[in-house]
Amino acid sequence: MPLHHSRIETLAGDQARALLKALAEPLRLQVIEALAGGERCVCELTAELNLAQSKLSFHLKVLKEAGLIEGRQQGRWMYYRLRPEAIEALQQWLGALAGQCRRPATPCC
Amino acid sequence: MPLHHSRIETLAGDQARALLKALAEPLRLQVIEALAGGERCVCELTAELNLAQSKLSFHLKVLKEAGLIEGRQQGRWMYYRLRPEAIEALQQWLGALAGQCRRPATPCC
DNA sequence: AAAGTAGATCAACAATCATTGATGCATCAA
DNA sequence: TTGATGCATCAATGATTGTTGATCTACTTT
Repeated sequence: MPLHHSRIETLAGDQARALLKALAEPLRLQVIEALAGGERCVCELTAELNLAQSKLSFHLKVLKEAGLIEGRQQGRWMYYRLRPEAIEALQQWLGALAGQCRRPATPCC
Repeated sequence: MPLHHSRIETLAGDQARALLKALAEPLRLQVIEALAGGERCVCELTAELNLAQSKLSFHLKVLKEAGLIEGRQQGRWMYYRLRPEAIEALQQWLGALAGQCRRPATPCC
């Protein structure tokens, strides 16, 4: 089941990892931060981040496949925006991690 | 300023990226998930995840340097636990991302 | 229809990152 | 003090990932 159709509660480890991996790259993170301010068209992003076109296109694809962004075509231009559901799902998944972790170890071996 | 000393509110993009990158690796994520249940000693982790010792050690180091886990030595053994502050900081940073992103694009070009 | 533009895709290359097996260091037991 | 154990570190190798420049497709303008 692709992330696009999953409910927030059901985010699995593998899906979380895909999101983390997509975010954990400097350029992609810049793109995400740019999109955090609202939808942008590719030509704006290219100019703003001073990127080679194919480079940006590559990273947008990675982000899209991870479910972090989505695009819409308008005439000759592509606009991309964040998918806040994805980010919220990840946030929630992180929350579940931090819950139990203060339990002390049982002495091993 | 290392993450260990920063307050939650001041998590910068670069610090967030370091956390994301450390989490975005299958084995490290398994380790994190194991530690989410509480502190564990290395020998337990090795057995549980069925890993070569040097491999686990390598990934523990990455996680520690990112500030996601911390270890304590007890006699001959090392115990590791999650640092929930790091996870909460990341959670919060994600929250800031999702806030504004629904603003529509101003038509470009 | 022709030429121009935005963006996606591809193949070759470069760089980053994980794995492996060996070695080193500290602690503990005898 | 000697031998054994737990873990960290290192150098060499292998696997993934990002970059670059070229090409392709689709849309738009004239």
